[in-house]
Amino acid sequence: MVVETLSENELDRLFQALADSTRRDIVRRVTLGGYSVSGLAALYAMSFAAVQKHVAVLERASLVTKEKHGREQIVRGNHEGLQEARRLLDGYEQIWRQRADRMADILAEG
Amino acid sequence: MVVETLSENELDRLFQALADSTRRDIVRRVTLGGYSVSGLAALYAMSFAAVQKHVAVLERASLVTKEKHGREQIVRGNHEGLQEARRLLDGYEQIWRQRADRMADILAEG
DNA sequence: CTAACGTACAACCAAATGGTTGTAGAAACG
DNA sequence: CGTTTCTACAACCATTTGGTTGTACGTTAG
Repeated sequence: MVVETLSENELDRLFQALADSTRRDIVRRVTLGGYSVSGLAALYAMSFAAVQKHVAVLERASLVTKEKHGREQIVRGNHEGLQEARRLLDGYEQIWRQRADRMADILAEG
Repeated sequence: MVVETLSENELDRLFQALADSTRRDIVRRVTLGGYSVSGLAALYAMSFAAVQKHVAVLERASLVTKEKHGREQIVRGNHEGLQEARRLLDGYEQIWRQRADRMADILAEG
């Protein structure tokens, strides 16, 4: 498995992209199956251009990919992006665990 | 264990809070051990007030807690907040897995 | 060919963000 | 006591964000 660590800027974009409920909903939907941009746009109470921008944000964050298919652009979930986010949070979790372990050691010594 | 699901707004705040490298660094540091606000401020090339705002953002996102101790305010990592974020991403992961399983089924049927 | 559809992108706007400086209060120190 | 330290918060500023409308262009349908 290729484990490339993301730059801080890439992480910024990743979490920034997830920090909007419409975009999280898009991620959920396109992970289950491909949607055209206009297909997505039909789902939300906002303009086509607004949804288009949300998709662009997700694409820049590597959470989603677009694939041209005729005159449509099919949006699909990108597993890699999500895994990166999970990986970072798992890292925090480990830091926490190590800290808890040290606490236990200290209590045991005391 | 108390598993309360966060509202969309709370998730917005959570991921928004993680979408800044300074704040991610603060989370890492205060998870390893408590820091006063000025102790944190000393670590970054920005004003005390700026760091104070970052801590406030993290606090509103439940990623960090503050505890008054004399004239200092000790900042500590809040495990619950991080777990919520991980939980959501794990949810996406499961959606992906289910999709992959269905794909495998379809291929097997074919 | 012409009309409709799907997309891209620019221009604009209000609100939020990330930073600054300055002021003020509460706690500790000499 | 007076002074320093730590914190909080307001006011301000530039940039980004999330939305809008309008225009333009390639692709499909009739």
